Amino acid sequence: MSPRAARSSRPPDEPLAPATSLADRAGMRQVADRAGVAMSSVSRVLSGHPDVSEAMRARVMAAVEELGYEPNMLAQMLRRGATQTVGFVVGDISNPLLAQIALGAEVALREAGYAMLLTNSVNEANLDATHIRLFQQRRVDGLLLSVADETSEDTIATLGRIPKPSVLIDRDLDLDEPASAVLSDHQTGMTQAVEHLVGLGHRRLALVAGSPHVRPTRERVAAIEEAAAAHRGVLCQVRSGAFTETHGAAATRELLDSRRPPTAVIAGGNQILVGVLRELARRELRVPDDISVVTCDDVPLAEFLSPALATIRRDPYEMGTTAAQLLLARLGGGEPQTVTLPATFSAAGSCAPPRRDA
Amino acid sequence: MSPRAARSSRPPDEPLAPATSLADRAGMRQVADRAGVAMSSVSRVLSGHPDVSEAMRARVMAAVEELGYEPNMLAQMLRRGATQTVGFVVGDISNPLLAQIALGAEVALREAGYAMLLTNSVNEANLDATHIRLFQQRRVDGLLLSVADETSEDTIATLGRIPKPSVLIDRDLDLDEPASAVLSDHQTGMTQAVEHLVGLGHRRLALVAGSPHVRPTRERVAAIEEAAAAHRGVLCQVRSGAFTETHGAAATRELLDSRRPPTAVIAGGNQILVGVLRELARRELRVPDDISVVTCDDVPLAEFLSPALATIRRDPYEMGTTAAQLLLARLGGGEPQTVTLPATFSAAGSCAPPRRDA
DNA sequence: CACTGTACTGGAATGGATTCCGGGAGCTCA
DNA sequence: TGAGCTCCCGGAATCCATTCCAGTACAGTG
Repeated sequence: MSPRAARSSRPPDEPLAPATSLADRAGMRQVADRAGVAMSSVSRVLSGHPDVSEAMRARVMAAVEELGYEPNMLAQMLRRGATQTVGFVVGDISNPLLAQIALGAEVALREAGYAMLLTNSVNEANLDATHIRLFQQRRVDGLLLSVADETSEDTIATLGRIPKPSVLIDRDLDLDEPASAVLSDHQTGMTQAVEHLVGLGHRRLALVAGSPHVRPTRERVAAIEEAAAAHRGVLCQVRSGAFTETHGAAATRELLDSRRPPTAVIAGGNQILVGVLRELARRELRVPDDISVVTCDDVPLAEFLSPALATIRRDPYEMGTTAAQLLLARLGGGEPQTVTLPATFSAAGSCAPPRRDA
Repeated sequence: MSPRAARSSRPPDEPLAPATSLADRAGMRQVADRAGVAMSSVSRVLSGHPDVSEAMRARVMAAVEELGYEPNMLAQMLRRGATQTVGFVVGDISNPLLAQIALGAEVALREAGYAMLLTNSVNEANLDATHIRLFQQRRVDGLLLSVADETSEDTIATLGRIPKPSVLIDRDLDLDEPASAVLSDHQTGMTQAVEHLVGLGHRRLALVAGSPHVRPTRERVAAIEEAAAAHRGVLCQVRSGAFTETHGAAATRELLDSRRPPTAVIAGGNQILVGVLRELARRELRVPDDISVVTCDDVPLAEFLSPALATIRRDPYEMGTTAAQLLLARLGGGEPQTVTLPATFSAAGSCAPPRRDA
């Protein structure tokens, strides 16, 4: 410590354990006293303000070191009006797709100094709005939204009342203020799948889709219908419902019991896939001999199923990082943007020509 | 409004849009002014303090309604010293097991009024400590910990310096202050698996385990060795390593190339399983004819693999809710507790008697 | 009537840090 | 030597709600 330190109005007498490991943490006040300067000076040093002499910086840093001072983020948040926190409203983090998105987003946000709050709406539309309000109360700086129902008036109204930037993740809400969005090009992926199936000779396709209140379902439905219509004699049936195993199984049952059952079925989600496969197994139908199967979005072991599962795939981790980047851009003052990421079909053994007698 | 309202020092003149949807939110100060009372009274009404007259309550509530006032949680947090927030340090949320735990924990915490911050250590031990410090700075009320490395000095020291309650999730850290913990009874599950395999005739078992720096691995290794030792002539090889596909594949390769290759292999984690299966597929080994396979922890499609995968299973969602409950108990002033939840083996087609010539 | 409660209520300190503003010190240049 | 500047620094207001403390008014009681 320099001799000048003697100038201090309060000489550094008490040794004070460097890191007072207890709850009685030192505040900026204590630092200022110990260094014999004003709090404003401490603040300036710590925030890298230019109007600070080298001597001052040294004195303050020494005091900070000695006291093991760490700024109270709550006070900073209150004063600055920014929390360096973003909220992620997700339907269900246990869905691998969303978990990957969350991972990508969290990593990118953290590197930029933001923390991520997470809530699961458990696919209940009314919880979406509740959680958005909850985040608002906690004064998050921005939102990442993968809401369960785009049409919920409550959600839309609540969102409209929030002046914070938000990024929609494969969702399409009718908001007054435009929001950023990361979308998937379901159209292309689905079209490729249909072309592949039709190429194999299929004429009766089915899509067991999730809720029509979210963009992926609508896009997939629109895409399969359009793609089917492009071929003479190709029919397609669509069964929308919940993103659940139950719906997957029930819809499959209906389809197979219908007058002209499909020879190929596309599952519109992880849970749905489980339902579809379960129903097929129950009827002892073999894939792909009796029926071809395609699924949307990767599942961990899909490659080891025999036959391997054909998949309309996208990169959820990248969706997450992209969403984070869009949000950071807006937090930095940028304009809302929309980014569309690819979804592509990869063929596999679960697709084969239909049975002759089908 | 009652006639007495005329007493107000500042009559409610300006209509003021009920919900000023902009950023210029009304504070408690405005509410107090409009109601013609002191801020302390507003606070009392809002916090349900008993010393409040009916008239006062009505006046204040009216003003609150008119201004669309919502308390600023940041100010509350600062003043109260509690953030109603808990931090969850997780290795990798994209791991289905952890995602389920997170889901269970988040739902339970939210119902109790807590929000959950999430960070992914991406299985890097040094990030664990960093994230714990990060949460400390954000003044979380408690921590949920599924750290990547229990032996990290940095992690232990950092944790020791934090006076906040924490709950270990299937981890066993050497802390000064005892912490609550939710553990899995790997011992039982693993023993059951070994008994089953031995019963089928297997004499050479292998465990492709994850990092020995986390409890699940250590417990599983200890259990398999003990269970094997209980039978004459039953050998078991263990290959610990990272929780990655790469390690899974590499370890499997080593095992199969060894002098006396195992006739049954147990994969100690989701990623490891993928590596194991990939290596088996590469060698065109058939399950269970050429080799039996067991995995730890459920994976979504495991039931549809053919043959279906035998699994040492536990209920991750319940682990999450239990962890949340333990934390809430501590936040409510209770003592640290340890809860052990079951892990049980379910047999399936992937296990069969070994080949004669093995 | 004086006294003790009781039931509320207002004022001010508090929790920590940020930031605007004013002013002193020292230097330059006329 | 004095005006004008730059460079730094301290003081005080501010962010917003909580809570302790003191005090008022009114009812009840001896």
